[in-house]
Amino acid sequence: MTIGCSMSEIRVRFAPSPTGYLHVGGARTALFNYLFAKKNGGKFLLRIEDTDRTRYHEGALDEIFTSLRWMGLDWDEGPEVGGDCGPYFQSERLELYKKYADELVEKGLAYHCFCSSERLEQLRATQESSENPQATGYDRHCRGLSADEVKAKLAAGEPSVIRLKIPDSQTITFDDVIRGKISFESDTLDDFVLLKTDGFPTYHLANVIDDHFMRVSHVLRGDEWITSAPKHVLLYRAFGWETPIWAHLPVILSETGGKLSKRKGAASVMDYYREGVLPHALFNFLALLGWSPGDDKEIMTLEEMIELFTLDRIGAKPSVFDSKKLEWMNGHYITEASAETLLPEVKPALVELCYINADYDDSKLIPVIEMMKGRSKKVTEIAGTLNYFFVKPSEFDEGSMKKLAKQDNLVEVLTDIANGIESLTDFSAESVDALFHSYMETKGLGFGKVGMPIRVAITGVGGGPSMHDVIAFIGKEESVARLRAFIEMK
RNA sequence: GCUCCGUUCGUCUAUCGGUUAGGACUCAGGAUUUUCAUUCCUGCAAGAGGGGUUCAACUCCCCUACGGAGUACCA
Repeated sequence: MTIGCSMSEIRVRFAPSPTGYLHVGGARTALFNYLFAKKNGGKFLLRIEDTDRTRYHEGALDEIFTSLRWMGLDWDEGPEVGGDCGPYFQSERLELYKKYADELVEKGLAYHCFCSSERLEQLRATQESSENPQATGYDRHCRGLSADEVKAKLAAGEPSVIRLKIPDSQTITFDDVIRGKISFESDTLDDFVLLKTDGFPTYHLANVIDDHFMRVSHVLRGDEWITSAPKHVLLYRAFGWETPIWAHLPVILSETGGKLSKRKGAASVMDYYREGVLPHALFNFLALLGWSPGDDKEIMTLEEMIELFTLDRIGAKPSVFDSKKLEWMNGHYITEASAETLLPEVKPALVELCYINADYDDSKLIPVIEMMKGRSKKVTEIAGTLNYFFVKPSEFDEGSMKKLAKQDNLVEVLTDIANGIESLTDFSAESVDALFHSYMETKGLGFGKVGMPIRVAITGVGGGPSMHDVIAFIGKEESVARLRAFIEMK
């Protein structure tokens, strides 16, 4: 019985504009929308706001789609998946915007403006620089044009925009789920543009029309939109449409203060991917920026977050992006992840570093990742630190070498162990471990005097998984060879 | 300049008038790991300031200060 979208459904949208990469602020907005939709059995739509042809960036769309999908923020309706309320690119809905802009003109609620951009610039300059600076804004120059004048100019082909007539002396009040009632005086608003000279709509017009026809029930967007909200209220009134429920999300600030931006560290979602951050770690971390489940719970599965998510638990204050905490959380999820899920990220990096060939046996790689994942904060770190499993160390940790220099029986210990390993008939992690223990006992030496030199000689570093496991993986011959080479070097 | 929003440990936050203001990250110390990391324990650390309302205010109201956003034919 219903064609298109049903009325009562919870429907939210994420509406990025294809001007560049998806940054974490946008990702957080998308994430809150996603969580809200899933929690309420609603729909999460993706709409592309490509109404500014001058800022369009080739490749931005792909980056946005990839980023969202990488984080698991799959949309129910939108580009590439379709839906009943399309098209989901605003550039493909131009006729709709024009139709409704014209309608407002006919109703006398909007008007054509023929002012040149030069005049507008000059106007703003005088408003800003005069002795007593006043609020800036359009001076309604063309609002008083008669119907005949407008007709003549239009017929003459003069370029024009359509502006909304802002009513005088009205208090515009709307509800924000997060902040409560917010009011603006209409006199502080100017007659803003609805339709540009090139026939494209401005954000204000397009977003109101689309949210209406896409039956968006809740608008969860960044709080930089608060000051535009009264304009949208006026538009909904002009059209006679019901407004959606608004929730303006607090911004994310950088650690150095100010809005998070590209200049202040890696702000794009894909940068975090490249750095070795797990998608769920970013997801979980971002969810906690501005929202809290209400108790002390921080590490959550997607299902838990969906279950616990409610709008009234979103705070109003801007939060600072704490990369240390993200790192901690990422480390937590890496430790928890299975070696199998980490493999696709780690293996290509190892090939890239020339430690292994692309056809290297995965089943041999799994145990190595297993040994290393617990001590890595980033996925990329795993590949970077397990070089010694595959290649002879080319350099030795300075601090560890200094300690070894103080040990006078160093060569003796290493020689004994090399000989010991070589003579093992049942070479395995267990037998190597047993060898270490019996050697320490007979010589009356602690692990620091035995294990440490071996570790440095074989791996080049002062820390890592149990040495007997490392040696078992590397193999008898290679281990002995590395020990002997190290002795030679001394 | 004007408009709007915000303000609990350094950071993310809990508290919806009555608490020794709790947790997490960071940092410091300790235990475990005969290494490192992990893990565990302990510690450091907060209601911007000033007025009200109330028996009682971090919590409600006002002012100030500070921070942020907007002020485009950008979103």
